[in-house]
Amino acid sequence: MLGIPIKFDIDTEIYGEGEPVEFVYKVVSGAVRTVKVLSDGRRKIGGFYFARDIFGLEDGDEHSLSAEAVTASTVRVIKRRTLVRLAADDGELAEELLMTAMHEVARAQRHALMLVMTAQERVKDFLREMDERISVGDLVQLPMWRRDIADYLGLTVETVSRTITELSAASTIHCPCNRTIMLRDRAALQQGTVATVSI
Amino acid sequence: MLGIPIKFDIDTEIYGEGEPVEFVYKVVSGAVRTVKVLSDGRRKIGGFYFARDIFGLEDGDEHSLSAEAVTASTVRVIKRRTLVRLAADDGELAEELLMTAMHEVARAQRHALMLVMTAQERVKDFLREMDERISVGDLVQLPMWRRDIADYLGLTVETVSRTITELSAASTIHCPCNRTIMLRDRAALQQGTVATVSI
DNA sequence: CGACGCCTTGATAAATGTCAAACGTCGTGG
DNA sequence: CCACGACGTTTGACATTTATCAAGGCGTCG
Repeated sequence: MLGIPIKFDIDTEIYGEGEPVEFVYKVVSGAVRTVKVLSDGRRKIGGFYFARDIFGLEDGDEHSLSAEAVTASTVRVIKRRTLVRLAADDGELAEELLMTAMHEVARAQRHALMLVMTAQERVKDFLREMDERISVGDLVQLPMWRRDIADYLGLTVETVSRTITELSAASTIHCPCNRTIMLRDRAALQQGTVATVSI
Repeated sequence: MLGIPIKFDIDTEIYGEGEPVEFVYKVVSGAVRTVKVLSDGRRKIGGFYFARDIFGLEDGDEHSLSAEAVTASTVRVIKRRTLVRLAADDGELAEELLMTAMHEVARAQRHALMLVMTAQERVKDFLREMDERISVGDLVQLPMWRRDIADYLGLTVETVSRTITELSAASTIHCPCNRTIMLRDRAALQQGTVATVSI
């Protein structure tokens, strides 16, 4: 999937909540978050998107969340109408788009599931997700700060911090510095969590 | 979209978590819930589906949640592979499928957003959702019991019950009997909630 | 009509949020 | 190059919300 590459500085808006849905986006490099800010100031992160991830694929006329660059990022942009028109004549592309959308459903549902668990389970699930998506060996280089993690997990930064401290104390992880996490015990990360999907 | 209509009795399983994804489903009549049961017995409802809603549209090889009939229900069933093959040659169908999937993303994200709010906000949001989807005038005939509502909202039945009692006391709603809710003050249902999407 | 299961209500406990302050780190300017 | 300052993080004490445990009332369905 092609499109024009555009660079975004750290913490800049890619599109805003309420803006018309014109484009579909694909991360080339960097990291992107989708954000919703409630009227009373509470902030909720819908998801993180890393290299090769597609975001902004929405059905309504308006974006229901805004998107921001977590770090300096490059993003490919293509008009949604163009993409849909291309897909009308290209069954393979249409299927790929459908798969992308269905994948996003799965992510959102996993996210929703996670939000009803305990603080420690949420943090563990977050670390597992980051392990699956951006780890290099046992090392996870987080692009985002505690506030983003907290708003993604529906917790406060204090609770996230305390939980990470607990996990460090239990030698499940090791944190040489704030945004670097070394996974020491992947088995412990799985503890007390969802029944695995596999039978 | 066609397919074979099948009847399911109340509380029977339509498909199970971990089973291969073979079919896509459309509710003809009744109500369906998707469910995930955690290893420790906690139960989480991913969503409710009513007449004309499509469910079971997943990307993996296995269902990540199971689906059950909330009440006696009739459901149309079509093979996913058949549907995808048809869509490859029919741009309009492909777009419709994509829209369905994107709609589901929006629902799951709204659900996730709701789960970080207070108990009263969650119950209010649930009532608004039911108002949008199955109300007749000011009357909402809930097909599900408190336990389903609680597991959908990530609360206990006790908390749901207490909150409904509060809302009744405040004359926001009126409950002549357990599963019948009359909306008395829609404005109050909107209070203290998400910034509306519209600008 | 009766019994089971659901719903409601109450008392108590546990988890997380809030408020406040100290610590560390990183970037900047002298 | 070093010192300062701002900001993010961690830690602590306390408040608040919701879960848990328990019991009674009531509706619903056989």
